[in-house]
Amino acid sequence: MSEPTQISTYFKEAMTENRNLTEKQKQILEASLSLFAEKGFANTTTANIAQRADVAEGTVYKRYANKQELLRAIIQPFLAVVLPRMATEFGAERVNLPFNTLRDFLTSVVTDRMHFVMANISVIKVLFEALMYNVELRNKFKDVATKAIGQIFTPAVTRLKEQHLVADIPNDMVFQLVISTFLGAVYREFLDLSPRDVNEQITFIIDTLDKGLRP
Amino acid sequence: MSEPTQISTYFKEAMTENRNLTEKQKQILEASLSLFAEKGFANTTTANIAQRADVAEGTVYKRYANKQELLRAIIQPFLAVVLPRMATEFGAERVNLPFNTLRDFLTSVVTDRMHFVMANISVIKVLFEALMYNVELRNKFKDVATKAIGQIFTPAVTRLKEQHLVADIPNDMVFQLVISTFLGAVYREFLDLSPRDVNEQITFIIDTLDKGLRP
Amino acid sequence: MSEPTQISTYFKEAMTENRNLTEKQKQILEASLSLFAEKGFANTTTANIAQRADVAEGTVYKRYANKQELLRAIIQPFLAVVLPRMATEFGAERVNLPFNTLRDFLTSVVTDRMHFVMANISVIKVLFEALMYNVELRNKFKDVATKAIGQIFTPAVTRLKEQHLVADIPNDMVFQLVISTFLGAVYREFLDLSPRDVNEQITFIIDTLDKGLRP
Amino acid sequence: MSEPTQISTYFKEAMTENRNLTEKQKQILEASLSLFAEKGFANTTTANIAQRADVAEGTVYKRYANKQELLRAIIQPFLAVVLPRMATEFGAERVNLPFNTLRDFLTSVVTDRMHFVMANISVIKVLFEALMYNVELRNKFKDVATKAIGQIFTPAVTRLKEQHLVADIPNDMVFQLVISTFLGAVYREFLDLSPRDVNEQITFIIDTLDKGLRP
DNA sequence: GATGAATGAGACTTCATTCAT
DNA sequence: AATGAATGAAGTCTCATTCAT
Repeated sequence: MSEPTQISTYFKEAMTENRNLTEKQKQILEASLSLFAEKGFANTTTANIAQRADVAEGTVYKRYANKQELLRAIIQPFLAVVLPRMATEFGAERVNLPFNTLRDFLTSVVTDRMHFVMANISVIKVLFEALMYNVELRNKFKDVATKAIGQIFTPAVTRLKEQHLVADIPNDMVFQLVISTFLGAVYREFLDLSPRDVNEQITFIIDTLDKGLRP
Repeated sequence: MSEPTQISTYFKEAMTENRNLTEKQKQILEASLSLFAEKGFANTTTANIAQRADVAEGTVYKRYANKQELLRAIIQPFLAVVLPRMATEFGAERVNLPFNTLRDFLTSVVTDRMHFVMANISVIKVLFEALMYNVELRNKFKDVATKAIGQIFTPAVTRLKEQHLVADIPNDMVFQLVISTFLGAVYREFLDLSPRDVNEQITFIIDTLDKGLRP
Repeated sequence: MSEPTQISTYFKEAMTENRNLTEKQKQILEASLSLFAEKGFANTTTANIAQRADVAEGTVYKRYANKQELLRAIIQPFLAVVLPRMATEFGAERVNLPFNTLRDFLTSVVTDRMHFVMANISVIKVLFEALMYNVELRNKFKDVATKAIGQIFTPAVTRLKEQHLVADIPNDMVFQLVISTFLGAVYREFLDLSPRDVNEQITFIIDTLDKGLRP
Repeated sequence: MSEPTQISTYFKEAMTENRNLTEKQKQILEASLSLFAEKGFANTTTANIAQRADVAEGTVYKRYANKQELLRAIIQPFLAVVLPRMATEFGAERVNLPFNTLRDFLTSVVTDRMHFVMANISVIKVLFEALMYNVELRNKFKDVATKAIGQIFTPAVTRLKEQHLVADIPNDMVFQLVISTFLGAVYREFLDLSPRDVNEQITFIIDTLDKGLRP
């Protein structure tokens, strides 16, 4: 496994490429992202953002009509660019390879995604809070996630089933069961429970999924 | 399995027994709980609460010094009364029974807790939001959870291991792996993904955990 | 002619009767009215209003959702209550009397309305500014005015025509020509041109209209 | 009578001749004029102006130190150039002719000015709003108007009186009574009341003033 | 205890104006 | 001369909290 994929790296790239954002506008986005992650959206004031971005408060509103819009500007590239792109790269590099065993598959997938999740917990928090009380955004996320799963994960699992490497469990349940293990790790990290090295966690998760999903 | 255990039922009972709350104060707590679940703490105004509780705004402040205190009044019985009591009852009724197979154990545990979780998703949301950006509360929760796990779950798993019904996985990881499956179900429900009957989910989860955790 | 009818008197009465406005809310309406008249709506801040009303700024928003709404709260009773009521009283006392000559009619109408207009110039200003760039309000005003004219003015003029005391000019033009004379007086007052006593103006206006409208 | 005299035509000419305005600056003035007329001064932002003028926001400030100055730049040629010039031309062409009857005089004056007013209602709006809450400007306007009246209108009326074609009414009242009829027409147009063709209005106005002002 | 009008601190937002390019 | 991003003062508005009744 190479170094973990930082969402924020993708994020900054997405910013650089995409829109003609001025330097200050980028500072604003980054300041917002970090503050939302630290304190939550509602507990972050535009004054906080302006200060951390080293910018006048009015500048925040030059491009972003309001605070809500600023959140959208952070979430939207996740959904529209970052997540799909990561899914694609992840698919090519980690999933749609010719695996000979379920364990190989799981080793590739779980290792990569676990490190990804761990490296981006604070960003995931922002996304989560945003989804929590916003139906519109939740639906958007659902769309993107469903699409990514359908294109990357499902084909790989289907192939494994054809090779009789995975039990006859519906694809959506296989996905749910795998995702569950990531959520469990996030939960542990989040609550800051008794420490357990990520690589150890990965080993146990792979072991368990390997046995559990086998035919 | 009887009807799912509603946190809110415990909650109301806890209110009734415990403190000498007036009728109005109960209304306030219930209104707060439902509003926080629907809109989130930050998006709920004290005016909202007063209105739904059918009470004057000032009345809210008669017993609860401030909005934060009101949240605490909702969360605290969860942590101090509801969760421990549920753990105990759950332990007595569902876990610390003489299971002959891992599957029997999982059937008991997963079935019960899955229905519990599904029946209380909105309440879990409030707790989650409260924990999200509040270290103090998070630590409190950690304490309670660790204690409950230590008293109920760990002994049961240890016994299963002694019976060679569970693989040699550290207890904390067993717990994590089981909890993960609940989180996966919550995640599915929360995002309102392709519907899959809870009982079906339970079956697949039990199957997978059974195989996965077996020695 | 008795003392001139003050819109603001009607206004205060309307406030007292109508809604259950608290004392402070009345102060807010009165402060707003006077400030809007003095400085215009756009040049009046909510801080100005709060200060003159001797009230906290938040109090302004307790009943009036926003500044625009506050303007509406001032204008609306004019249109819905004050103007119609004045029209009715005016009609009964000044218009729908058995006039034997056009001059009698004009004397009654012009005298009364001229004093009314002069006594309420500042209030008329607010109404005017409000109508100026607000189509919705303008339509509402049109409705009310049209109705009042139809019920009070038109019957009176029709009767005068039947008595052959007024030339064969369409009713709408008769009204326009009479109203014009008030507007001319307002214009003079407003520009603060060479002073000319109101009663003198009234005399010349009556003379001119009498000759001009005669058959 | 030829096509109605458009203030905006005078306005553009005044701009062209007078100052060495660049093309962009003319665009700014025109954009401001149209926006002020549509939405009012206070409701028009410099961003609005820049956009409609197809110019950068900073450009607006190259020649006009501030927004107020921009309004002044629009009003001032009215007062200093447009109105006097119109008065002069109007005087030469329409008033200071050897009229044989009051009706001839009124026909000339009312017809011309009514069409002028109707053709420029939106521009008149801007002037009016500007005068409404600006004492300084109001005084300036008073000066100009008084002068124009004194030089053009008064001599004509005085001559008519000498010919015994006008009743013995003070000149200021004659002017007021004539102006009133224009204001009445503006009022009707502004409120968008029941439509009545301008030429018909003119006929009734002339008839009434003819009879009303006759000795 | 309960009420709900009143408060005011502080958040969000606007926009005329400046200034480096 | 022109640009347009940036500014920040000032305005609008929200809402947790207080308090007289």
